[in-house]
Amino acid sequence: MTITLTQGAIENIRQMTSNTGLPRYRLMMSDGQHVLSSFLLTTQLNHLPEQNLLVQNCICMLKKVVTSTLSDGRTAVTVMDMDVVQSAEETGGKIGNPVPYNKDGKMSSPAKVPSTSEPASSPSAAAPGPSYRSTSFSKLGTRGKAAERSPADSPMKVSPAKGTNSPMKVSPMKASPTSSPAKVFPISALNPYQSKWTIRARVTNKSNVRKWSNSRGEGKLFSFEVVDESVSKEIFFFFFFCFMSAYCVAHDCFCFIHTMKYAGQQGEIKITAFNDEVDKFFSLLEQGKVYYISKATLKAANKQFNTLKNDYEMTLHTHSSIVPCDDTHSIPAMNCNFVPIEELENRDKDSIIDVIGICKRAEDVSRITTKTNREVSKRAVHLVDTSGKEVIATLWGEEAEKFDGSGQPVVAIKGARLSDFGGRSLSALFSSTIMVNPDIPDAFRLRAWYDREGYAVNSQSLTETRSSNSGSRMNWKTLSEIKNENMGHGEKAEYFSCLATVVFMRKENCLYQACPSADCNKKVIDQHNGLYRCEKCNREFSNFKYRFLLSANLADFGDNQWVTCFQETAEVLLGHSAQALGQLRETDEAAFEQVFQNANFRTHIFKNRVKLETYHDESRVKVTVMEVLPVDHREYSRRLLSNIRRLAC
DNA sequence: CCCCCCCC
Repeated sequence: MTITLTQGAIENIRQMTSNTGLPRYRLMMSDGQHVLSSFLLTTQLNHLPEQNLLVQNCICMLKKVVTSTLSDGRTAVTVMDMDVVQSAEETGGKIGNPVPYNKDGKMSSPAKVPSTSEPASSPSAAAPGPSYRSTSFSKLGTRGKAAERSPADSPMKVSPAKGTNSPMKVSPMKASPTSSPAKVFPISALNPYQSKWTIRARVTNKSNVRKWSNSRGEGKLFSFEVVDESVSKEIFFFFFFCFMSAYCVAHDCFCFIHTMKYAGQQGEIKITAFNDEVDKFFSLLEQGKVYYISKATLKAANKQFNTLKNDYEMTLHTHSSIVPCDDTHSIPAMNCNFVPIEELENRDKDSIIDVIGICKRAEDVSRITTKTNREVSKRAVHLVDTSGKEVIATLWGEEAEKFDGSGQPVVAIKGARLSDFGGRSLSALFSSTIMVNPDIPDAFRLRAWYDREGYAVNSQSLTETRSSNSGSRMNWKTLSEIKNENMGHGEKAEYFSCLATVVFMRKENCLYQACPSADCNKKVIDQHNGLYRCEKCNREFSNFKYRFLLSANLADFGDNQWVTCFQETAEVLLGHSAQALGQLRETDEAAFEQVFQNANFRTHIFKNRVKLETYHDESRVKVTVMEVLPVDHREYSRRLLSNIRRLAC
């Protein structure tokens, strides 16, 4: 295998000691033209030199690096991730005759080296030369381009070789006289290994001040979230490698500005202030405003409580700085990714989503007591969107109290939690941001739709409530749960709903001859003289009416259950009236059979009553079908999945 | 350094 270098072959490795007590390895790396000694290996990669994988003259691919400017102005490159792509033996010694890279050694040709004032609209547009265009991130290291150039082509004016026999004696890099102490960084580039940064970001959500008290102490805190126009780390590193790899590693802050302009993606991060910082910053920060923020501590985000798209979160400390910024036009308002209401049917329970809709109806605020005996206000709002679907979202506390639903405003909720209560519903969290009539295109579109036609749409709610479901809430059960939970064994009958398939019907006794009087359905006794006697009415009739009493066996994926269907429910299952089917039985046996064939293996939603009944010392659970409802495939899949998940737990 | 996210 022939390898051309971008970076880099190891020229030299030196062990130092980090303040954690672990050895810290410093590498001198060469791209064949230049050497730079200030590569530091993150301690997580210590196994590489310690297992003699990373040795002098091996060739590496740097996959993740962080540069920082030291107090003396030098630039250090911390290697976070690297692969050794070729051993020292295979390489067989030093490649080329590299000279120390010196930052003061003139970053020449502005046409070749990206300047921070030029926007880069696409990777190729910003690429320093044609030879870079096809370079992809994954191929770098084995197929890099920089080392293919002869020194004469080099865009840099190289300072005369010196000290190449003694690789550690690289001339120190001095701080550029024009460099500011900290440049504006995109949020996506922040990490715990960099401390000299400033972000410029908009506050999208700000909590109240909260007090805590636990075994570790007590105090107060608040947190807020900010958004900026950032790029993903992948894009950042792609640029880093494309432009900077071989020759301008030491050029501080390199391509952040380019990558920002290129990608235009948003970055977000959660920031927490404790105690003194609460006093210092709480009143300064206003939701929606933009600030310069610097000198805060980065730490790994606790994903349990932080749903933002960032691996890190921030804590303010004594030296943290927050300064309002008036130049806000480039900072996005909010990082929302609205999910159409219709789409909520297909999302997982407990997922955190952003939603926008017209508040068709806002219920009154009410006070409830939680399981932990706290009192809290709540208010349900009914949101609809152009999909014609509706969902109920619950607002809590102050948000519930101050909410004004008059005039059917557009309501956007960033970071609501999807619940399966009533099918699908939403609940605002402490971390949710609720916006009424936000100044965004989605809101204008919805307003226009609703005022023109949406108001007349009979929206279908994804949330079943008592009011939307004629007084009986769906108490979903699987058939095995009916047995396992001993449903109906108590004093009172219990009710449940299930999704099940008819697998058998007893056609023999499905019809009975009932009293023909209007409100009496009592079975009559055939006197075999053309007359039928009703014991209840104490009368004989010359006729009777057919009524259903159908025994059916229902099955779902886990169990089956015998149920009884009376008149109306059996008519739905069989698709015929009792009278019609009774006549059919008398006139056309084959057609009668066919009715059962057609009705078998059909899936419905069954709403049932269950009660333990005792006859002659023998008890058995009797399930009576109260209502048969049609089921669409989406509903079917959703119930099936949620049942499977529940059983899997 | 917190971490409450609720109710039917």
